[in-house]
Parts: sequence; structure tokens; C-alpha cells
Amino acid sequence: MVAQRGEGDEVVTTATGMPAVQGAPIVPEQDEVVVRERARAIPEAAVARLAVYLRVLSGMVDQGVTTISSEELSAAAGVNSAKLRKDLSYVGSYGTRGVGYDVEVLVSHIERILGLTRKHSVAVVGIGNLGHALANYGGFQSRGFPVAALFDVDEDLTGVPVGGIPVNHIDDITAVCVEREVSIGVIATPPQAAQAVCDRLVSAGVQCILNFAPVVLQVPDDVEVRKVDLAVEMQILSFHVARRADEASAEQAANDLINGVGVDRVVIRP
Amino acid sequence: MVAQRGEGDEVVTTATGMPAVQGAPIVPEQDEVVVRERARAIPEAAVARLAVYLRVLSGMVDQGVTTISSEELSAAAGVNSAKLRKDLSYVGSYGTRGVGYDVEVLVSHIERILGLTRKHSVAVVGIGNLGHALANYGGFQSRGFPVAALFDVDEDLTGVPVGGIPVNHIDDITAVCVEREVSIGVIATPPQAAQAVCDRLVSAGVQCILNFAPVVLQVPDDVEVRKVDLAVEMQILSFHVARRADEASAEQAANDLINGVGVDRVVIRP
DNA sequence: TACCGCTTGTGAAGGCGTGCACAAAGTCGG
DNA sequence: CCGACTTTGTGCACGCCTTCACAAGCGGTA
Ligand SMILES: NC(=O)c1ccc[n+]([C@@H]2O[C@H](COP(=O)([O-])OP(=O)(O)OC[C@H]3O[C@@H](n4cnc5c(N)ncnc54)[C@H](O)[C@@H]3O)[C@@H](O)[C@H]2O)c1
Ligand SMILES: NC(=O)c1ccc[n+]([C@@H]2O[C@H](COP(=O)([O-])OP(=O)(O)OC[C@H]3O[C@@H](n4cnc5c(N)ncnc54)[C@H](O)[C@@H]3O)[C@@H](O)[C@H]2O)c1
Repeated sequence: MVAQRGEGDEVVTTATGMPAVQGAPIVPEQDEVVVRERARAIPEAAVARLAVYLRVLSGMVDQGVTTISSEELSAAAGVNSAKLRKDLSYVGSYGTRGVGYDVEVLVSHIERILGLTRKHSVAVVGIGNLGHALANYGGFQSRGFPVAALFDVDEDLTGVPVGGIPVNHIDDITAVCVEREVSIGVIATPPQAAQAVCDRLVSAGVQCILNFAPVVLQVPDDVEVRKVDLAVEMQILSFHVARRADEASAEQAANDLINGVGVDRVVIRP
Repeated sequence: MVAQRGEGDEVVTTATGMPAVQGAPIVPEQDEVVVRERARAIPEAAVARLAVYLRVLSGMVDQGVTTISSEELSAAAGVNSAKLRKDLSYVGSYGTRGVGYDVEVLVSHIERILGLTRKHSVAVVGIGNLGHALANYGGFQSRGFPVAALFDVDEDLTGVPVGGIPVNHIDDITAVCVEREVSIGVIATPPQAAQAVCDRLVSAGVQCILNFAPVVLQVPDDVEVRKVDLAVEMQILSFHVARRADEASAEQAANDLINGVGVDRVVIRP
């Protein structure tokens, strides 16, 4: 009796259990109840920036700043001030015209929208080079993402504490994840093992996955995956180097032409 | 005598050194040379996907696959097949209708576009938890991004080899980066030190930076920065959890209404 | 209270990216 | 050699995101 939900579509449930037809009436029909969705459709890009604003604002609180204008905050976050205000408008209207935003109020509202009022326990799978670094990192704990469980297939690691948490064997993943209410799974295993690990996390009820292994994971629709791929990041940087170099050499060639052949004018078109 | 270049604009240089007026003539004037820019404007999102395709294709080569259709490749990369074809069209027309793409040909052309034909030496700054993991990681070397230098401020680390490379003191950053032709700098220091380290990398001539510290770096226009912020990633996941929970509770309330009050129809609007 | 200056919040416009749908172009079997 | 079938490459329309520009709103001041 639970309606499927498409991106940004209305969620429509009928008493008959039949999925309702597209285009629900604007005016509620007889015997119809309309519940306005609280968490509105916020662009993903805006969500990512809100997290950045939140970090900057936390720094402001520490510095004793109580009020900040969109101009100041946008400069500190490295974005356009209009964009910042639009992003904040998704959160609500908590600014004071002529003055700016109360830092603490803004922090608490962004935290609410991002769902940071609840605790999100994290499990790290694959306690190798990267897994060790993640397990030892204090930055997660302090931001409301306590690392609650570690897993590895290596028997030698099982039971050894890393960053204060003993490593569990991967075979216990379901029991441990359920018991410790893990809501985010981090995959730091070799790529060959990543899909299998992902499947086990999903069967354990984990619906959010952060993947460091350079593979594309296949998951059900109700599971959210984000990937961190350092090689891809470097290749993007490489692309920009190449683009710049191309331009430079084109310009160089152009200048050579000018100087050598006495060309009057050089145009580089897209 | 080098013309400044705005995003996506034409680069126009005149023999007088004066910036040419907007709207260069379509038909070359007398004594004018037109150089078509090779690296066209490729959407950043497409560049990121091209890097993913490249990785998938490399796996295909290892498996002995010689030909692949857009449908197969898009499934393996987890994207829409039309999007894939459009992305590949930025690279050029290297497919065969009715057949697909020759894997090796595609690999070499994507590599060319991404600038992977040159070597890009990497320097890692901050050899702590994360820096160690990065220095020990073989995945960079194998993808054409050899780690050529490591830096830390900690005297105890100086000279100690990590992943086969001795750690240099941060004060030697300029000399070492120039000598080893470092083109990408990776910042893995605590956030407080990140901006200072960034400035030193920039003065050392490094134009590409990958930043792991949770701070917004200020850099000149000609320097490209990409950031990897795990806390932000987790907060985005958290947002989705919260959204789902909201929906679930709204639906729950809706169903309660249906069952308890005999409502006929419930609509949840955005 | 009335005015002034400052900053927010948002309507509207424009640009960019995505996805559809199909013509063009090639292969392969007969 | 031809026709059926397959798959590419892209024009186009749509929707999302960004950016501009300004009315609305608030605090301070006289
Ligand atoms: N180290 C880095 O800096 C870095 C950078 C970018 C990406 N990555 C990626 O992160 C992943 C981990 O890298 P790493 O350097 O830590 O590798 P690693 O080899 O040091 O560690 C991998 C760990 O995963 C464990 N493991 C293997 N199969 C497993 C399974 N089925 N279930 C549970 N655990 C399993 C291994 O026992 C090992 O402890 C790799 O996919 C790598 O490509 C690492
Ligand atoms: N460890 C992780 O898994 C993780 C995850 C996400 C983000 N980060 C971020 O990455 C950065 C590094 O994390 P870490 O856990 O490796 O920290 P760490 O404290 O273990 O290591 C930091 C290293 O940087 C060195 N350093 C300090 N100041 C320096 C300077 N001015 N120049 C050169 N080196 C300097 C220190 O000597 C130390 O070796 C931090 O900003 C952290 O927030 C780490």
C-alpha cells in the first residue's frame, strides 16, 4: 500500500491501493486529504553547498560572530551571493532585512534540513591503508557521524582495535550493523570486492553508501550511493592542464605567425 | 602581447597588441589567420564521466573485449546511453554505426582529450593518516599520476621514506616541485595549515590542487582547485535519509488517516 | 512617526545539461 | 547487390540551475 515515488513527483496513495493517475486535482476532491511535504525539493547542488555554509558558519560561531550578511558568508564560502541567498531560501526565511542572518539560528536550521539532528552511525568496510586513515579520523565523530563499526575479511585484523573500535569480521556485518544502527556504509576495499561488500551492506539494511573503490556499484532504487574517485579528480585536473596547454601553444603559434610571417591578426575560434 | 581569455570566449590577438573588438568576422580578413581551438568547450560533468568511461573501458581491454556498443558501455558506467553518446561526441566520431566502438581506439582518444598522454607528477603535502594512505596507494602511479614528492612540516618525518619516496621538508617545496616537474599538488594537512600550504604550492608554480582539508581555498584565477570533503558527502547522504524519513512518516500518517478515519484518498504535494 | 539606507528574498530570464527520437550510416545474410 | 537490421550521432525540447535586478521589509535616526 506504499506508493512508488519518482524523482520530484507527487506521492499519491489511494485507498484502493492502485497507483493514482498523473495529475492529481489541485482542488482536493471529496474525502481527500492533502499533506504538504516538509522537505521540499532542494537541488542536490544546493544541498552540497548548504553543507559548506554550515562548516563556515560553525567556524564563525567559534570566532564569536553572531550575525553575518549574505555578502560576507558567500565570500567565505566562495560562491555568488545571490546563489547563497537562493540556497538559504530553500531552508526558509530566517534572515533580517537590513541586517543579515543570525549565525546560530542559521546553523540550527541548516542542520535540521540536512537531517543532522539525528545521529548517523558509520561503518567502514576494508581496513587497509585508507580504512585505517578513516577509522582514525576524528572529523566524522565531531560532525555527528560516529564511526560505530569496522569490518574486514582479513582474519589477522579481526578483533584488533583501530581508532578505538575493534575490527569485526565481514561475515558478521548484518548482525553488527543492525545492532549498532548503522545508517551509512563506507566501502574502502579493493575494487574486486566492492560490489559484493555493497550487496552485503544493502542486505544489512544500510541505505546510504560512500564508495572509495573505483567501480560503478549497482544498487536498488532505494539506496543512495556517492562515490569518491581520486583518479577521476586527477583526470579532471589533467584535462584543465591540457586545455590550458593547448591554448598556450595555439597562442604561441599565433604569435610566431605574427612575428615571423608578418600576419596582421590572429583569431582563435572555438 | 598575450591576450586575456574569458570563459568560452574567443581568443583574439592583434598585431597592435590591442585587444580586438568583439565579433570577429566569420570570413577571415586580409592577412588574418584563424586557428581553430582543439580542446573545445566540454561540460565539466561530461569530463568527469569520460574519466569513468575510460576506467570501464580499461577493464574491458583487460577482459579481451575489442568492441562495445553505447548501450553496453552506458550500462557498465551507470548512465543513460544517449548521454554517453553525446559525451563521446565531444571527443569525436570514432564509432561504427551498426557495430559500436572499438575499445582501444576509444581509450586512446579519451586519453588524448583528458590530457593523459603526458605524465602528471603529484606532490602530497601533509604525511599524516591520510597522506600515508595516499603515498602508499598504487592506483595513482598506474593511471599516469606518479607520486613524485612528499612534504611535511614535522622534522621527525623528514627523510623517512613513505611508499618508497622520502619525505621532504615543506620549506623545500619550491625547489623540489620545480625540479621534479610537479603539476598536481594534494593537500592533506590540517585545515588551519591548508591555505598557507596552498599559497606555497601556487608560488612553486603548481596550477592544479586537490584539497582534502575542509576549508575553502582562495587561489588566483589560473589555478584549478578540486576538493574532496568527506563530511559534505556524508551530510548529503544524511539529507537523503532525512527526506526519505519525512516521506515515510508522511505516508505513515496518511495511511493512519486512511485506516482510522476512513479517508478515501491521500495526496502528498511538494 | 516619517524617512533613509541597507540587506533579504524572489520573479524572471537566460544558459546549460539531459534525454528523446530519428535520420544517417554501416554490417551482415541471402 | 540488396534489403533488413543494428547502432551511431545529433537536432530539439524540456527542465533544472544560475544570475540579475529590484521590491519588500527592517533598524536606526531625527
Ligand atoms: N589508499 C588510498 O589512498 C586510496 C586512494 C583512492 C582510492 N582508494 C581505493 O580505496 C580502496 C582501498 O584502498 P587501500 O589502499 O586501503 O587498499 P588496501 O589493500 O590497503 O586495503 C583493502 C582492505 O580491504 C580488505 N578486504 C578485501 N576484501 C574484502 C572483503 N571482501 N570484505 C572486507 N574487507 C575486504 C583487505 O583485507 C584490506 O585490509 C581501493 O579500492 C582503492 O582503489 C584508495
Ligand atoms: N584522515 C582521514 O581519513 C580524513 C578524512 C577526511 C578529511 N581529512 C582531512 O585531511 C587532512 C589530513 O588529515 P589527517 O587525518 O591525515 O591528519 P593528520 O593530523 O594525521 O596529519 C596531518 C599532517 O600534516 C602535517 N602538517 C601540519 N601542518 C603542516 C604544514 N604547514 N605543512 C606541511 N605539513 C603540515 C602534520 O605534521 C601531519 O603529519 C585534514 O585536513 C583532515 O580534515 C582526513
